[in-house]
Amino acid sequence: MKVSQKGLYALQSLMMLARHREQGAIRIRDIAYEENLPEKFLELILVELKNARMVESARGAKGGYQLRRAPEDIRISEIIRLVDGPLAPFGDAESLRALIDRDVEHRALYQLFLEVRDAAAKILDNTTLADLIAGPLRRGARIKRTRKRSSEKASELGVLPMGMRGKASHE
Amino acid sequence: MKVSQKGLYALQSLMMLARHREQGAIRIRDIAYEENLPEKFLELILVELKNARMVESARGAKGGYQLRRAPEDIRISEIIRLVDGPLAPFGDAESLRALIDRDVEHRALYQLFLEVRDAAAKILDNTTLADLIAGPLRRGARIKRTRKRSSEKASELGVLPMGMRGKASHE
DNA sequence: GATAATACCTACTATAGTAATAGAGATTAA
DNA sequence: TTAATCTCTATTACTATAGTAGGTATTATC
Repeated sequence: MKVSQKGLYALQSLMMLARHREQGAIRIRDIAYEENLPEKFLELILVELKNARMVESARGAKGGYQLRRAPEDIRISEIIRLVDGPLAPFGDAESLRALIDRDVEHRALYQLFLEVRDAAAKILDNTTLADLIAGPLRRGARIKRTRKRSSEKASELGVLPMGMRGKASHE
Repeated sequence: MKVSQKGLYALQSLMMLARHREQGAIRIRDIAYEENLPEKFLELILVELKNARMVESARGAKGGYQLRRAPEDIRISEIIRLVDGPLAPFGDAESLRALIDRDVEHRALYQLFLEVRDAAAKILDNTTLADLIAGPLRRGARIKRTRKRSSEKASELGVLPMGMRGKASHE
């Protein structure tokens, strides 16, 4: 796995959106300014994140971007896979498993690659956007909290899709 | 970290040289044939490995390549760093540590990257060429053996630089 | 309904990295 | 001397990376 500059920008933008979650839609320009990112490049990244249904956008005046899910439910592994591809250092988990089965000569090598992938996946699957924007915590504590709370928290916060803002409240 | 095709070829070549260690210098053509690698591309890779003092070459007829160190002493991390750069998913360990100190806003993110790097380094530092060419072992066993024997084994085998083959024996 | 603010879309550029291939030159064992 | 090697320099084709530019569509607000 290699995280590109673009991947870094995606992660930083999403962290920013997570921090400003209560403020509704945030303009591209504000994200770019606060995170110090090239605005036009960021545009392309946000479209990609939108197509992957990780954020949603509002067009026109007062438009902008916001997260579609609670930060507790967005794993860092998901973001990296989306922007920069598989976590494995070579190929992806599936093809590595196939090679381990078929290529007897190099089995040990591919197994090693898979070990590295699994180690990365373990860390990145168990860390969410919420973990990254929280204050500093001991590593053990962070991972434990994610595992415990990641699924259950979203339902507690009354998170609604953007189209329902305002409308749902008076129906 | 990303292992390129070139990195894979390097690893496969070195595993092959490790397997044929007792046979002295091996021709590029034979490595390419046995490992099914593009010969001219392999040439360039071997020069790189030679410049890094990981293998040594003999020119002219009966020439070829061989390892300069015992397979027990060649860590996979070293090979990957050589050919494909740092193990970290973004930047390198040093610059990540610097960012963790300086960039307060993104500290948690860089710390995460460093965790991933450390996990990969732990695996790849503790696996050697010897481990990869040995028969299948349980993972725990492999790592334990490497840790125990990596340094002490080289001195037991009478490993001599290539220039000394034959000569030293009758001096 | 006009206007300004915003996201959206298409195209383009520049640079570097990847994965080779080609061929002539230098060195050495036999 | 010669054949077998490694060595060196160039070149090619393709893809990825990291942006920039500018017009188009949509929407809140007045």
